[in-house]
Amino acid sequence: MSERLARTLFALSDTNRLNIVELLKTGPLPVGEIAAQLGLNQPQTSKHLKVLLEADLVRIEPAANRRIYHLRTEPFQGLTAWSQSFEQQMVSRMTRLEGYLEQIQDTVNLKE
Amino acid sequence: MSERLARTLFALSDTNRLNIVELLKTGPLPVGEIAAQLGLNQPQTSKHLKVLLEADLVRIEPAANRRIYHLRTEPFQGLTAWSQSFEQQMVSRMTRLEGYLEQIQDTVNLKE
DNA sequence: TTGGAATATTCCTTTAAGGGTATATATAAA
DNA sequence: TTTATATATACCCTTAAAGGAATATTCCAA
Repeated sequence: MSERLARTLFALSDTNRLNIVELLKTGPLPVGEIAAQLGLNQPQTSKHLKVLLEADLVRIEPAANRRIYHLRTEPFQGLTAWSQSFEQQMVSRMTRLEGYLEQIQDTVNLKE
Repeated sequence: MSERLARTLFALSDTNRLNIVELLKTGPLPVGEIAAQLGLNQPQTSKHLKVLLEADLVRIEPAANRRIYHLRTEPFQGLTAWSQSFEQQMVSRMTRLEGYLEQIQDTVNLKE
């Protein structure tokens, strides 16, 4: 059910991967560049990228010797939609509560 | 830097906690209710709620014997903003790329 | 003040994540 | 075909997360 979303969120829940994602936001980069700019060593960088890849957060564009990692937009759209659904849902609950309170208030006024 | 966000994302990256959050979206609930509705046993429910609490995703409203857990809205607003910043940033990169391609195209046309 | 219900915490065990180092793989260039 | 560069994978180690069961804590009611 929420399996897929959990995977996406997990992929983003590590500081290093979060930094990678922020870096890729500025544009696609090969592994070596990512490692260099973030001060990570290459194997961990590859491993983190694999996690991001399996969560569909990035895609690979092979270029000769290197593999250019691109950020994908879809997961973020999905994340935005999900996150927004909370704000909306909760606001609407709030609205209903307000309506209820007004009702109470009217009742009180009648009794006065 | 991204420490706080990572914590938020981590708290949400577990299926059970995700289910708890989805459940609380429909309204505040005490621990026992959450456990019952999701088929979790009480100790794990409390533990998961603690993780959510430490990530500021929920707040507690004590009521007699029980502790009612409420979803907080702020973290979701922050998450939405963060997630949206990716879509925007990436769209604008796309736009710049399109501009560049048009430029190239013009040059090609001139040469023909 | 004792008992009971709701919740939190502790202890234990198993599993998975993350880092480091070394090695395998692939691609381009000599 | 060898060599070099870029990247992925394997192996090892340490730590932390998650579940289960038992216990402690808190608060209300009798």
